[in-house]
Amino acid sequence: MSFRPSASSASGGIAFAWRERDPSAGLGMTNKNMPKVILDKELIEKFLTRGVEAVYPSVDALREKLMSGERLRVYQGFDPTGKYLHVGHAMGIRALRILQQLGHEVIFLVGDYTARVGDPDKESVRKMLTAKEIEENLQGWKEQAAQLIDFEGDNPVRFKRNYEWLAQLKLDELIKLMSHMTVQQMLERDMFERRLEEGNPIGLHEFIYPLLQGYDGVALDVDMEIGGADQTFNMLTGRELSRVYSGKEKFIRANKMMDAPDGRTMSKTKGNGINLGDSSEDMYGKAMSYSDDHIAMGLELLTDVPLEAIKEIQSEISKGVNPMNYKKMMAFEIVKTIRGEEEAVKAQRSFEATVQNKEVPADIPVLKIKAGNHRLTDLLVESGLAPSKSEAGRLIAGGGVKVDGQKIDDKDAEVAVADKEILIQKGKRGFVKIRS
RNA sequence: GGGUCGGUGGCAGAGCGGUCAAAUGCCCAUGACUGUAAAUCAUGUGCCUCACGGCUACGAAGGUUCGAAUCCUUCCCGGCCCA
Repeated sequence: MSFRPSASSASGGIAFAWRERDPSAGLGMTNKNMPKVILDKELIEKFLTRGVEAVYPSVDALREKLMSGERLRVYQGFDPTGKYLHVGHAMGIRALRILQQLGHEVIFLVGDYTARVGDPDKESVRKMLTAKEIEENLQGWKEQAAQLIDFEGDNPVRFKRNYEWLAQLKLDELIKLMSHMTVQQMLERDMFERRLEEGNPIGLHEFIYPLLQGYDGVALDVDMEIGGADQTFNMLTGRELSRVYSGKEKFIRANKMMDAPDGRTMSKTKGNGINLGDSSEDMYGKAMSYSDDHIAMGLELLTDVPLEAIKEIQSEISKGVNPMNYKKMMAFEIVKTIRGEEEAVKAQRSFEATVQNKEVPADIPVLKIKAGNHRLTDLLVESGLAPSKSEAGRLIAGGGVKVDGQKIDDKDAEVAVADKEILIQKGKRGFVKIRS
């Protein structure tokens, strides 16, 4: 039995204030020039398998749906809890790209409202973000995503925010929504279980998060949701809601999770990922700092290198071949997927020059400073290489600072600034040029 | 509502009147070794000062004391138990 909200049920039942309208209406499209769905078996198989952790209800069911010729509406949600999208998100976005190519209707959903609530975290209650912080984080997101999907053209991806409907959610609607989930179901979520065991608090609002996310799917009336495997619980909750409210079998594609270079989970909040807003050189460098055992993972999840080739690489490495060149290949391919081949070549060259041959990089920011003698600690702080003078002093004393290639270990050292560039280097990667 | 335990640096977590800018671990930074790897080892890790030293900081505000993260009062927040 499915519950279908409608305006006429206002007397007793609960009607949702917000329903996705016919998308073609707003975009001035008619059904005639609606993009045609393409049945490209190879692409579809790729979508169904590469980087996929799980598909609900099943891979076979989804394959059948994709081969049916029906135009599906698909979305992935991203909460603006950090300034940058990272390559982990890119996995989902690239999956969306495939669907866009296949002619399906794709929605890039920003969870600007859900970000306020905060998706529950393993450790503790997430801090609730303010509208202002969210807006700041959101700057540049569309641009970052546009590297991978097309927000224009014949079959544009639509960029939406869930504030649009969640802010209008009435209390009676919310109560109705909550009635579809039991406390026991919520507690099954292992992060809650863990917090209970450890005696850490669980906020009641955190229970609502999965429902709000699920409601996105109802409001957008989607056929499929894509998300990281960590979103499985939320997505399945949404699947249940879609069934109850719209009688729809929402499909779910849960992506495998890519570790961050530091070996932890990649996270917007921690900022430890390869960000889509990074320079190509940075992307390459961060990719190179992955440990060797991440090479296969990175190649599979973040690039288009054929799986057979990856297998071969793995066996080469296990035979004792130096993994460095394979890691460089991975780094190259990652940059290429996001920025294109030209940028990848550039990034690789720069890596080889700066890091492997220890040359000074070509592009170094130049800081203008008044001519005269300056303390080195001050210069380090002003150039942003050190956060405070105390820290700058420690860096110098620790032998981490070079001026024009000369190591300086006197923290009281002064540098004469004139209209000639002076190179200051902090550690291996921090460079700045100073002149008057 | 009652009882009880607790709130310490980016995180975890010691300290329970002076020797506390606060043990230890993690994270992070720099150095060594390297493949900018990883692992390991070393050093550092509040801010300001050339320095003596100063300033801010142990949930918040007051108080006791020569002296408080440590004791007292009130308040705020959380866990657990009871109603």
